[in-house]
Amino acid sequence: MIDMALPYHHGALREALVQATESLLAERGAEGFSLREVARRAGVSPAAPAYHFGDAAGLLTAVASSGFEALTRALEAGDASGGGDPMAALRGQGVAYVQFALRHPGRFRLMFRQGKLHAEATLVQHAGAAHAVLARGVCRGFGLATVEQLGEPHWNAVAALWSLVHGYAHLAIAGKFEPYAAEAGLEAFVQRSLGPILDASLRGLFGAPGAASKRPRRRG
Amino acid sequence: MIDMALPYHHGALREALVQATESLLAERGAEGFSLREVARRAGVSPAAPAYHFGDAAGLLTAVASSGFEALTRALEAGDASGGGDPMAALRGQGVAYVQFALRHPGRFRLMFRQGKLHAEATLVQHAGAAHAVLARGVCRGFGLATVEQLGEPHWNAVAALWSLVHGYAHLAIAGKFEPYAAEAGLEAFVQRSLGPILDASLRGLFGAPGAASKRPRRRG
DNA sequence: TGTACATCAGTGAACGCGCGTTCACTGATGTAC
DNA sequence: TGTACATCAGTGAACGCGCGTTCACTGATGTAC
Repeated sequence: MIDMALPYHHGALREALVQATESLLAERGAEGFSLREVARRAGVSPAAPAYHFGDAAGLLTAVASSGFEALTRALEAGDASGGGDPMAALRGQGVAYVQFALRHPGRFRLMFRQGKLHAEATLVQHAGAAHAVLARGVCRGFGLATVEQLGEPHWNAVAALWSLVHGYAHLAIAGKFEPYAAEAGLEAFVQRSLGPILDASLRGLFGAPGAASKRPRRRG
Repeated sequence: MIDMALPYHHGALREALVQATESLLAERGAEGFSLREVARRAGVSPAAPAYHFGDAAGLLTAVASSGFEALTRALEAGDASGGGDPMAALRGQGVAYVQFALRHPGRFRLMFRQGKLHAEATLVQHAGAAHAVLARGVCRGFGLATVEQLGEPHWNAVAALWSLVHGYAHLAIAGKFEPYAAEAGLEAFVQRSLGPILDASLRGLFGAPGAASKRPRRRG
């Protein structure tokens, strides 16, 4: 029996609201978000989100949290693309980080906008997981076995690499690199510049001049 | 003659509104900004800002614009602190950039939130001036005389340094470095880590191992 | 030095808007017997 | 297999709010003669 009317029970509204939020963030950024607009896009009453998420911050927190999960997977894939070479693995992570930000700019920004999120345990945990992927990569870069062996200079390297890709991503999203890439476009600029930049940074941080001297991979 | 009543004419309302906006941004960030709150803080009617700035974006643009002017001055001072050594000068710029962001987090974020600003000529110009200070520093780092001589690898170095300090500043403001600095506090972490990080990056970018090997300065 | 008038720099009340959240409710689904 | 009942998953109207902007206005200041 075919029922053309919308069913009273959506079935997977929670997931649909998260999706609608992500598409809204993609279109209008974190500033353009509103609970009512998300409900509208999901074809549901403005009160519905409250049932699943409590309030607006609850929904945003869920989205940010799943964003960190996705980022963690992307970083792991980037790391694996290094094929066992620690420097290539770190380069792969860096490329993956920037790509994630460029593909999901709204979500990426949201993930670092602490004021709009609840400090939930799962959010902290998923953010920590992403960070741990980088920390392990730096570990291997220094030839250390476990993260517990990381000392101050190693944490500086973590902070440096994170800062580099985070800043690069932010500036790229904000359009600040467009003057550099006027003719070829932003994507082409990123493709050409990110690899060499990461390699130079890795060289400076890990000191081994040969370690990162392999030809940088370029990934789409 | 002493008149206790507020004068009808403020006298320097334009400047006062900019000041009020900056203090509001400092307290609540760019999210917490509203035209009415700024007017309230300046002790003036909600319609007053429109006279000087047209609309909310106009006021924010003026604040961002003056922010870039202040950043330019800070970068120039940081550059001069290098005492003629190109690598020390670039390090000084980097430290100045991060310090500016840490001291004026709300304003700093606003300056890169293109969606809330008018694309006025003066804003573009002041932002360009700040960028030019860095470009000149990189110029000197490569031993080039003029910015016109900068080619792709040099612009990559500009992008890399900018990304590094921009990301570092953002992450520090967002509290992401606090785990690294649990006992000593964020300021102490920045003081200890930023210099070495900048030096490592400069080493990687400019290749000359001795060039940035001077003991990093630490500035309050 | 005085006066008329234009311009400047604000006032304050009002507008319509979209927002997040609440509330009593209801339709659908699952479960116990 | 049927029935009673609890629970789940939403509805939709209403609330009060702060917001940006407008408008006709007015008080202060500057200028011409």
